[in-house]
Amino acid sequence: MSQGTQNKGGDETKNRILLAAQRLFAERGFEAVSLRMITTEALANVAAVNYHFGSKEELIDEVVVQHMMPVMRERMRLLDEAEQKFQIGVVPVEVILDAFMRPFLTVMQESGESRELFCKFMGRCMSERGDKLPPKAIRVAQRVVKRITGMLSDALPDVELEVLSWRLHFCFGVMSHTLMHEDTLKTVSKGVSGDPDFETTLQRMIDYCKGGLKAGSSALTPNSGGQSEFLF
Amino acid sequence: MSQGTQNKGGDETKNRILLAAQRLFAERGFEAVSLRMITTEALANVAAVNYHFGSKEELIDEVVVQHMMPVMRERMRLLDEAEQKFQIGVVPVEVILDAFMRPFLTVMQESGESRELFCKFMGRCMSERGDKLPPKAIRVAQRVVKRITGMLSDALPDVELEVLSWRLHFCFGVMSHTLMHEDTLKTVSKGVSGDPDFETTLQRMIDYCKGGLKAGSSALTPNSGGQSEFLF
DNA sequence: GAATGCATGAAACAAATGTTTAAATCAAGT
DNA sequence: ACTTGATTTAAACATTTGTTTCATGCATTC
Repeated sequence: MSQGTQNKGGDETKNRILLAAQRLFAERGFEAVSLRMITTEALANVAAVNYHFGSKEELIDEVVVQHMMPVMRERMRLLDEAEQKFQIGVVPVEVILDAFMRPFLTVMQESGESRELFCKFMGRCMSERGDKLPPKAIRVAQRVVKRITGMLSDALPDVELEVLSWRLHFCFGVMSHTLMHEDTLKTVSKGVSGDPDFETTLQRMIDYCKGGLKAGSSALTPNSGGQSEFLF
Repeated sequence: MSQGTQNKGGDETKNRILLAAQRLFAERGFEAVSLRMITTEALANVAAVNYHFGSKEELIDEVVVQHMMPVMRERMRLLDEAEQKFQIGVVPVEVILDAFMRPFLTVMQESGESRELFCKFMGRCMSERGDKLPPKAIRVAQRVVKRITGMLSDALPDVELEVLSWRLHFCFGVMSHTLMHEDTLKTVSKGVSGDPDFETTLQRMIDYCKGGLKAGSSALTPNSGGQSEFLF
């Protein structure tokens, strides 16, 4: 009774719409894609979107959640793993950052989707949807951010909490920008190895962010710390 | 004859449209703002946009160029200043970064526009318009990026050129994300000083990016270097 | 095999988009 | 005073937007 009892065959159309939507959102952005583009690409009727999802906005929410939740879960899993491994002493910064960033790679590989599309989509989730995420996703994201902030704070006791919050935010910026423009960025590399895989990109981001997080601050009026509103 | 001979009074309407457009673009993004919103806010007729600018796209270009060029010029000026000051020896990383980022602050103050609006607008220029800038702006931006890459390369001879290009790109990400979300970020600071001014934010970005640029890289397959396509 | 109920389809909806037209307005030049 | 030519205006343009309606299809259940 849950669903699919009286179904022509699973959620065939629904899934085709979700897939086409993700493809198009990645390429052109959420606002720029019309329902007609989506349904044409999905070989479905325009009304199908409102039937299955209620509205365009709800469709967007569902696509976003569908791709964001696995990333969040994987982050939590890796953070668990890290804390277990480093029960004695603190978890190193690069391990935390890895747990924060690698899930994009992992989930991408599992989903079997094209790397460029997946990256662009995730980048857009962060840059175009960062504020208006569905409540469910917001709560999960907040838990992750809170946890990462705490662990970073342990790993970097010398960095004030407020400064740390800002720096974590800068890490978001690095990730968001890199995901969005990974395709353009790859043209930077015309060397022997040709196309640096995402593992390389990942490592470069981690190196950079680690350096940024640990950086000495050129003394300025300090404030008491707070919790960032940003969630990715 | 150039323009304004037979003008009701300068480019009054044109300027009102430019101003309203910038305000709205900053708040809601380029795609989401309609010509009607702009002309309503500017107390002008819808046709005035196409009359003065040709099309919406050309209006966007003009607003972007109008705000971007002063930033580029100021960057060049500060880089000149830095090179003069450090004729003996290399220009330190933080000075280069300062020349790269401070112009946003400077131009903002000169323009007298609200900080939040100016930041958001600049952020959107980078995140939503990074690729489709008008050719004129592209050329100028390329010169700036090339120059900064060169100077950073001198200041950081240990960092491979390709890695450096990626890291400079990460700096773009930090800037873009911070500008876009400066208002949300400020809520992080609930300390005594209340609202950290942009000078503080600037210093935090510089510290972070400096740390990132200088970071040691955890050995990975190296490639030969290239030139980033990104311009801001 | 008729009835039930979910899923699809074609068509129409009002509203909003960027752009164009052609008449009106206005300041300056002769 | 009349012409000139740039500017502004209201109205209409054709498209496109998200959404809704209602008839149809089809599988399952009684």
